[in-house]
Amino acid sequence: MNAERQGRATIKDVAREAGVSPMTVSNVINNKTQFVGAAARARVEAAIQRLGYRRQESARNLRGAGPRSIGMVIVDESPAFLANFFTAQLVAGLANVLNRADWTLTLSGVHPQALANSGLMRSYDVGGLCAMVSGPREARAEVVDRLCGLGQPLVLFQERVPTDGRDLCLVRQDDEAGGRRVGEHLARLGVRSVLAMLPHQSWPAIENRLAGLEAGLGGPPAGTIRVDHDDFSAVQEALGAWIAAHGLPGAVWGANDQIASAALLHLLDRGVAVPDVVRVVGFNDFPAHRHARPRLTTLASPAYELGERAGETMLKRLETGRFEEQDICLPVAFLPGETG
Amino acid sequence: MNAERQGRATIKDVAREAGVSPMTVSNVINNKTQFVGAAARARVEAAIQRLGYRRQESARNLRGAGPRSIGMVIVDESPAFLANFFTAQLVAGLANVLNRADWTLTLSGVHPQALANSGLMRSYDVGGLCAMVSGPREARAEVVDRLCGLGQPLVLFQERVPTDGRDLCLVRQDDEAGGRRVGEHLARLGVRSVLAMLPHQSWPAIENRLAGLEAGLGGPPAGTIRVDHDDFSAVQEALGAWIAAHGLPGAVWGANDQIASAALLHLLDRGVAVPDVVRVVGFNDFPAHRHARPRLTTLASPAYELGERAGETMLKRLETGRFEEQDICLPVAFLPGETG
DNA sequence: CTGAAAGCGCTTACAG
DNA sequence: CTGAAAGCGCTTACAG
Repeated sequence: MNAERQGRATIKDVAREAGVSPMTVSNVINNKTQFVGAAARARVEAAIQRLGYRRQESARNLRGAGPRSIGMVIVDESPAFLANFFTAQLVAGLANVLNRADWTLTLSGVHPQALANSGLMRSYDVGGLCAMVSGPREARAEVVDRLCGLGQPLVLFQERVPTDGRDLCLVRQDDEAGGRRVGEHLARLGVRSVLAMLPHQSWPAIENRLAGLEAGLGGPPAGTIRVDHDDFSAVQEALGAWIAAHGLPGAVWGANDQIASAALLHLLDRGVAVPDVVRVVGFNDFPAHRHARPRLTTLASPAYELGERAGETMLKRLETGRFEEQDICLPVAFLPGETG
Repeated sequence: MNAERQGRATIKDVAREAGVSPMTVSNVINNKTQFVGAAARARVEAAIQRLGYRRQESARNLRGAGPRSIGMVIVDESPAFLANFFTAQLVAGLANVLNRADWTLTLSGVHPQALANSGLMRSYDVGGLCAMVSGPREARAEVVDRLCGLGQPLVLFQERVPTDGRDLCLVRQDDEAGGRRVGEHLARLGVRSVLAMLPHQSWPAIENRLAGLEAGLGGPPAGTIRVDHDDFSAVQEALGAWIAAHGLPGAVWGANDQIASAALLHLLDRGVAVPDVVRVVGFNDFPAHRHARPRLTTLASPAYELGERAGETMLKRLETGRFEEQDICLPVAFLPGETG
């Protein structure tokens, strides 16, 4: 028994202090006003103040309706699992919705290979789980199966997997429509050859953006290269190599703004006129890139809203016993800039 | 009783399945190998697998040593409380250290005015609390007092408050030394007039950076202006106005890289030679800014490490009953770029 | 409107 | 090495 718990007031202490039974205290803190007289209520509230009482959630959860916390697990190779602005916004939106409803968010980042032995697999401390999984398709599928196997309500961000008969909801942005928007935009401007630059890591969102681009262009892009999007100069070298082999494209599309920014600066460094000679378009607006000049033409991601929607749908699922919708898809907005 | 709990296997189910007593199951999952024979252990582990058993943390916490979760509360005006890269890195570092030790992170962002009525104040579900508080000095002091009043171990990020006799530990980076480094650097280069651009929101870290700058310069800067660091063009207008009134400074120092980047682009837009005519230096390296050209001269923040240190010191505190150190201060590194 | 009893799923403390 | 009993702090279900 450590010092903290020693000193902590319980419902019994409050009851004694207020001269009522523990049940009355419970009724007060649960706002069951119909069961408590005004006088008793006032005395209980005063006693709570005096003793600095805070309800112990563990005890409440044990007898009550289970843990009032939602887990958010980010499965990522990198320990800096919030370095991505998209993820950070999404987590904030989720946390805020939960907190507003008096729920809690349990956040963890886990390496794909560490998931099997993580605490999440061995212990049960949340009422539902949200997950954002990166990595190649097969690894992701394994992670998803493992999470489904937990037998808890699951919200998957930016994924497209079968939901039939599973206690599962997908929450994602419409990456395909966004890609199509880019393709149509470039096609309308008469751009003939488009170079698509994608991150090496295969992500469903990226594949969807590319599929949309092809649909919008009315055919595959002139070139598709994969780059390490975290390595600024690697992106530039890859672009340089492609241009050396194929000449300047009519447009470069970066599957995210990190790539597009790197490509843009590379073109400017070579003295290429943007957008007159080569257009540059990105994806997933990032405030830091918004400040660069010239302003990147890109698409705005509803990342924060994705988190909010996930929280709302999860809380409703916990209330009603099933997900009403199983595929929630939010639009992305075209953000015209000076580069495309 | 909802569907989830209905189906959930308990220690009793596992015991029955394995043909042992619940205590033996408890001993197995707690790795008390000295109390369990190899055969019993194997049968228990098999039963756990078969039933998909996961320990219920609420029950463990209730009888055991209390909740194995640490709260991280970010007190911020903005709902997008992880939009700041510094904060996001810090949270990731904290979460990883805790998870590695089989602890959990409970994350919340709360508006300063909403703290008093937040769930955190009414219920007890973490063993200790970490907090990052923004806002003006008086508001912050009130928040800190409130958090201290909870009677739980507290780690405060980027704060400098008295720790005497309080169950409190400060974890921060050496902003003053960083500021001094900038000042000395500019003084050594013979820069006469320095314009310091600070965010409107008063933050102890910012004040410390400014104090350090003055120490390094050997006197106050030629000018000090406050700007809304989230508003890119407001930063530029403020700089333009200052220059209109006072002429070009020898250097602009931005108290963070957001400000410095905006200032840099403003100067380049006016055709001012950087660093030949005006030098520009930032603070708190941000990967997105690292990609801009010319590369900003700035200081690298150990944000991720701050989170790690906080986690380590908190876990030790929970073990030993007191904080060994109460002021942990990590160095910032000078990152020479092309602008200063 | 108020309260005494039972129980949630574990762990602690102790007996064999 | 294994197990039966008691208890953590609440809430549920019921009696008055």
